[in-house]
Amino acid sequence: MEQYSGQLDGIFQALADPTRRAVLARLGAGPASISELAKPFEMALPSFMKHIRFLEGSGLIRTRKQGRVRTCLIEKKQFAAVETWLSEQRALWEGRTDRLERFVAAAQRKGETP
Amino acid sequence: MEQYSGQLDGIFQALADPTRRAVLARLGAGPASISELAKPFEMALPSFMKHIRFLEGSGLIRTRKQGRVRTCLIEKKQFAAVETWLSEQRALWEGRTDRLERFVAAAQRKGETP
DNA sequence: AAGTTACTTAGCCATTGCGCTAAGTGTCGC
DNA sequence: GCGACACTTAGCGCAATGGCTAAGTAACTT
Repeated sequence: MEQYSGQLDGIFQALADPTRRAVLARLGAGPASISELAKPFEMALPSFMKHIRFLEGSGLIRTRKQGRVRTCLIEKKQFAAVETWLSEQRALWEGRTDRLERFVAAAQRKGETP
Repeated sequence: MEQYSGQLDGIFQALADPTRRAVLARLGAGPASISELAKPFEMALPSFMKHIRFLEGSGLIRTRKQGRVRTCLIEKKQFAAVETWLSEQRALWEGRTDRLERFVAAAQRKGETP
């Protein structure tokens, strides 16, 4: 629960970039190699790779290298963190004051998390 | 539809910070003034204000000043953009079977299958 | 063996993000 | 009116982001 907030930092930041969201959308249709993913973007490969590494770091995708090809695939489980956060938030304004106390307390404690 | 993506940039980036998520959580319980919101954080007020402005810029909150007090309230509608994106994403990988078939077929045609 | 392919590494640069302090503005309470 | 209060503006510093090029490595292909 403590790393939950820190994970959300990375996840939301990963989602904050249109290139990365587009990659996720593409990977929703199935795994793909780096160069295949990069093709639609007018970006130098090293720049594109940074996005891939960022996505991987956030846990939203996994990658595996076989031979000279690195294949990326989406990590659906990680999206659950977003949904959880959303429904917590929704629960708050729908009047669940019991959860509110726990949630706000946890959120304030987060200041100590790296 | 194009500003949808641009909006998501701002929304996700706003959500990428724990201070801002905590503010949203607090505002889920009802409107609050800047100083009331700032109280739990060990942050100088101008620093905190930047978070408020960021949240306001992303559309996740609205603020209104009466007298010397600025009151903030959550803009629930904006959260729908996140949900929409999430369900679009989910739709991609859940309606994936037909796309997957095409993907695999194409990969096999090119002899790229591992 | 040599060339092509598919990344990788290692920089550089401009911009943005997130914190700070110091000083300013406009209200309110006495 | 005068001070306290609630922001607000201005500017500084540092780290991270998002782009680039140039050059390197490892795995096929021929």
